[in-house]
Amino acid sequence: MTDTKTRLLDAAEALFADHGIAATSLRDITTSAKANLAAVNYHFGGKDGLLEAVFDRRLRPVNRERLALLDAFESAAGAECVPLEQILYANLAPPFRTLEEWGESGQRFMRIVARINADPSSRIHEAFLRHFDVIRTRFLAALGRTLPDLDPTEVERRFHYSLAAMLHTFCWGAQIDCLCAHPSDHRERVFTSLIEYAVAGLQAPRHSIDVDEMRRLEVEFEGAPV
Amino acid sequence: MTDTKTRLLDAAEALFADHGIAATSLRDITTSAKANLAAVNYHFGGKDGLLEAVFDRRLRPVNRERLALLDAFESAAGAECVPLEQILYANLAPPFRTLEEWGESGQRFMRIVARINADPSSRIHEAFLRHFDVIRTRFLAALGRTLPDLDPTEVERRFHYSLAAMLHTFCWGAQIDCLCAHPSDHRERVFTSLIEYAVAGLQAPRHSIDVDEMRRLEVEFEGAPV
DNA sequence: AGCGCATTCAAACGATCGTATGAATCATAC
DNA sequence: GTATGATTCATACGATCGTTTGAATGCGCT
Repeated sequence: MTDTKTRLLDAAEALFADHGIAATSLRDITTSAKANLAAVNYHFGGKDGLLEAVFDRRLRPVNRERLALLDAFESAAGAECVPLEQILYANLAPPFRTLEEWGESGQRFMRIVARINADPSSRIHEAFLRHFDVIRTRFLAALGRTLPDLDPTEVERRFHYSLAAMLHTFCWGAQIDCLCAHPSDHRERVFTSLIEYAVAGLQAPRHSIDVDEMRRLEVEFEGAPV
Repeated sequence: MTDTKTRLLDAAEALFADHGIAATSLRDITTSAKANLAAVNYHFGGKDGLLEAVFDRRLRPVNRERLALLDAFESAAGAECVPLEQILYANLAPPFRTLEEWGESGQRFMRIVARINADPSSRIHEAFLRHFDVIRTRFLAALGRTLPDLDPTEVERRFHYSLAAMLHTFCWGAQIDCLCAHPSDHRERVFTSLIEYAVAGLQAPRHSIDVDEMRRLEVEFEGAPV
């Protein structure tokens, strides 16, 4: 039998991912982990501590690898700026690798990340964001260097769009893919698909669309026969 | 004093958005709405009924407008396919208009939508998805017509990416923008930014990136001096 | 064997939750 | 004015929650 501490972490990870954090009680967790109810408070100081430990365990190596990849690409680029696709690769590859290496457990974990991300009111949310502070600034800086003509506000927006696409995929990928009847290599496909989409989105030309024209079109056809 | 029913809806909307659904008790809601605790069960049959009513009230007109816009653009296009930017405009403009018309309340509501979307385990989630059934199929069909060379699986993925960027913006837009010190017209800018990004992402060329090459580069610089 | 420390255990605590109940209050029509 | 139906009210119920407690247990060390 494995350590009680890791049994608790595993059980919490699975239950948090499947039923949500608020909906999972300590009793659910300790029962699933075949541990005593008080074990959570003994080992982690409470539910919040357990939750923090759950995503500390997996997030720390993922983010370390992200920075290492970015470092590698930057030193490979030398004085040049890092190509967009490499920046996105450095951001996406580590969590995808986690998905493969940890299997079912990794997928569950990524769903927790997406959950916490969408719930800014969680008490854990501050600690959660702190994991991404360095990541954010480093990747924003790299993007800014590669997209010097785009003003930093827009760079940041598009970076967030790309993150959102990734998180959404982690949260919904399973459902989407079961609808589409995928072959076994679907993870590689999705990975490539995400990078292609984000690269194109990040370097989208500005002022390429005319919103006012569509507003005119909209008014023109208002009340047309349904 | 307004109707008790709408007072409850308003209070629930605000509290659900600010503190989360699970973290908001009926007592919080009825206190904020200056109504009796039992009023929720009387008018809505319970907490779930209240939540469903909360997003029914705003989601129904938004989605109706989405379909109306798509209809208008399709009849304007005649036999041609609808331009990508128009499809995205039809999808994005209604919720953005809601954001303006309902003010603070609209922003809160959109945050609830993002929340529910990220929480597939919610009891309400099925009912929530049903709101988007027609939207999804109609917009996927339009996208497929405009992007005939892209296989439907990829169209669906990219559509989801675009939705994710939009939802993420609704959930985090306030925080992101307060970081960037925006002028008053920032909503229009974000709206345009989202469409530009998504249009570019949706028509990204396939096989435009070489993942294997980056893997080689990664291995080459593995363990380089940190 | 016996000590010391880490861990596990059963049981309980106080708080809060969603829901139900039956009486009180209001509005409206006759 | 009073009967009727809709609404509001104070209150209570049973369940579940996170946390705490103090005793019991396991276990390496001298």
